[in-house]
Amino acid sequence: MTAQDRRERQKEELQRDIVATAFECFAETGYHQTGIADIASRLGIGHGTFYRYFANKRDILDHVISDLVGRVVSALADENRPDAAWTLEDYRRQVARIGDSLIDVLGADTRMTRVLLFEATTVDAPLRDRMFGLLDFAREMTASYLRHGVDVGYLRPDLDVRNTAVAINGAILAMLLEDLRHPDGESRRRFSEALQHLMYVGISAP
Amino acid sequence: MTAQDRRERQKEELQRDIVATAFECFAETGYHQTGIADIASRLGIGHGTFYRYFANKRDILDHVISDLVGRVVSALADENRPDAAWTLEDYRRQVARIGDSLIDVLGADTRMTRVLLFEATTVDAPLRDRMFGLLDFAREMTASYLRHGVDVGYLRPDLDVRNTAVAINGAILAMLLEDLRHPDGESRRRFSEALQHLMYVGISAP
Amino acid sequence: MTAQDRRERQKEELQRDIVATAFECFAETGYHQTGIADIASRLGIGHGTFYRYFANKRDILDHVISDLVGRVVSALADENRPDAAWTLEDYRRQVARIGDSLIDVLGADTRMTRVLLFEATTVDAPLRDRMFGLLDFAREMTASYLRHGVDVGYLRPDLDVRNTAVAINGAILAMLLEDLRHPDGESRRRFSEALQHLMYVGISAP
Amino acid sequence: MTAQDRRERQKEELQRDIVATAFECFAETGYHQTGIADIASRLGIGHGTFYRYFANKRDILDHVISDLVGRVVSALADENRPDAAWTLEDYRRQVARIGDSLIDVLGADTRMTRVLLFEATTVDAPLRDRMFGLLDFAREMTASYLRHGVDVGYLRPDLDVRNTAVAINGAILAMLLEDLRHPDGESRRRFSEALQHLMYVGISAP
DNA sequence: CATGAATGAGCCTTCATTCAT
DNA sequence: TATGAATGAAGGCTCATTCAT
Repeated sequence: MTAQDRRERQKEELQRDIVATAFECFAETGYHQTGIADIASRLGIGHGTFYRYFANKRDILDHVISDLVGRVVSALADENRPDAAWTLEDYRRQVARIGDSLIDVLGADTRMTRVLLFEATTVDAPLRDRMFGLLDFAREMTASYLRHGVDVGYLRPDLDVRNTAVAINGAILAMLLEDLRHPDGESRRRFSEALQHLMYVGISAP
Repeated sequence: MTAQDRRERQKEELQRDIVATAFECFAETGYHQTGIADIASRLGIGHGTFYRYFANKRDILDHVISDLVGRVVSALADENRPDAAWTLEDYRRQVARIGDSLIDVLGADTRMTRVLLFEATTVDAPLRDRMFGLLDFAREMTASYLRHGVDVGYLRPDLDVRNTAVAINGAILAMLLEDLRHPDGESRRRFSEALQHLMYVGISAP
Repeated sequence: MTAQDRRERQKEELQRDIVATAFECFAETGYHQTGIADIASRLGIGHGTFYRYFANKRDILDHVISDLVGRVVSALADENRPDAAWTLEDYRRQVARIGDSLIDVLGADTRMTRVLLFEATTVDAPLRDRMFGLLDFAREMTASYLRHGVDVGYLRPDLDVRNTAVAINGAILAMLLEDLRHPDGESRRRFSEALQHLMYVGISAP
Repeated sequence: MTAQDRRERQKEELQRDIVATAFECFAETGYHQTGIADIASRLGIGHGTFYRYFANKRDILDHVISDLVGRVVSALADENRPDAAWTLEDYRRQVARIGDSLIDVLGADTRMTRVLLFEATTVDAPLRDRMFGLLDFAREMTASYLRHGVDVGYLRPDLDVRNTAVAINGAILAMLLEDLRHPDGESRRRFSEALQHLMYVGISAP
């Protein structure tokens, strides 16, 4: 039994390693430019072994994506209390926390953004739809936060919740794209402040 | 002469047709999944003919991208007066006009967004850089508008011009992404309003 | 009629030009590596025009070869009196004259050797056979000279006419191959002397 | 270990088989007319397999040539004692032995001559130079034998060593060319004698 | 179970040849 | 008659996938 367990664990470990290595390859070289042999040789295993763990090249991509999505979701889950804020001040802190979490996860490894945003959208319709579903999900999350704020009263009653959510998420997305090219923690912090100013103060002169 | 001219014109026309068809294929099927034969047969020409007009598969992508970029740029160029606004009211109208132009161009054909944003970023480092350069350019454009507003005085003197530009462009980008999935003119109009509210009023309750 | 004639003459002239240019291309680039378009563009004609003068790529090669063979044969024809020599002295002069003629023709333009020897032997069996037929012919020519010498009495009565002819021709061939790489008139003259020594004196010390 | 070894041996064997089959194809059909698929299918392997053993079509040619050159060189190496002859009689026997070796190797399989002389000279400048280098090498070998004979005194002191070497090698070359068309052991023996007569006696009547 | 040798579908690209102008 | 645009057969090469060891 213990031997069985150990074997089981090793199998899972290798599976995770393959996912991790595939992620690296996809991020650095691109999904289409990466061969199964590239992944296997980087990991030091025979490329036949790959097929004992994943059905085909497309399959590993699904796993990589799921892994990335899981990481992002679990990072956000810690702060995930859509109705926790009862004052604007609470809300600001909450938004800041969420933003920081995102930055911690995606900003720490720009390759995640690249794979999620670019590679995963270029392979086929199902995966593209899945990625777009994530965008929808993010929009709904943000929108639910906003809606709560409107309901409670610390946000404008006439707020177009949906489209404002799109705008806010888009801003964050743009920051991650910036980060892709010029990764810089300080820059991310300043962006966060600028976005908050935009949200709470607007850009007009007083 | 006239015969010569006609010949010349037909050549240019075919070249344009190939670019257009390649664009369609890349948008619908993806660059990597599209074969030269696909483009040629959709256009009803022999695939050898393709190579009379473009050096290789990569070459046509460059032309497609240049074409798209040209269309976007020329659409924006009409409104391109970075220092035309002297009051917040002027600026709002200007921003709205620019937004409408973008929507007219990119929103009219969501395939453009797809190719520019996804396909073009997945092929090559050079092309990816070129696309990111466009993002930089857009950011600088937006930033220069904002900077002008700050200088003139109708925008907040402490505005973080760069990061606010990133945020605004990101919001627009997100709208285009939304549009990719749920193309809807009315929706675009509402988003435009929501973004303007965000920019000039913020989200806080009064 | 005169107009007709002139046209006829122009046609022949262009045909000759094409043969000449094809020869250049084949010699410099090789038959297989040369495209019809290469020949045409070097000559400044449309490559469609080519097919008005020659049936196909293979056809032009035949003409090029025939042209080269003709040049060699006509160069030799001047000296071509297989029974003119009645003394060893006569024979030596005759052989020297023939050798000089060969050198004048083939040595003057090493590209001829290249095309005749290498390109023409690599295309197909018929042409290869034709080239080998030339070798046979050369051997028979040389042999007939030798046989005449034996009959007349100034050459060894036990001379193996055929094989000696092979050997002598081979020596000349080797010289042409040398010349291919290190073209040098002086070198050719010295080789000619060395061969004559070999033929009439042998290599042994007295 | 044994399994590993067997695997290794099979790989090497297949590699040799591919070289051998490629040689056959090149000799029979010509390098340019031979496709990778031809080699593979004649050998009964998939054409993808070919690329597991050789980088590209050009690569296999190099291996074929190297193999042929190796066979010739090793055949000559056995008799390769450039200073072993101290009398004309020794020298004659030595030359005869070397000639026999050459005939054994090249005469046994006329395809070798064809590939070395014709195919290999038509592909590339580098390969052509390599082949010509072999001719130079052969000339130097022959010349060194002759020079030794001159030094020792059994060959004419005024012998033009270099050009005589060229002539002798050319004679041998011509014999191989003859053999290409009319392979015949008896004929080769007679040629050998005729060449020796030419070398030691000359052609003149006494 | 791990391996990597074998496979062939598939794709890009070239170029000889045709034919409408 | 000269032209060059169009064509598609042909061939080199890659790589995801299979399977015997």
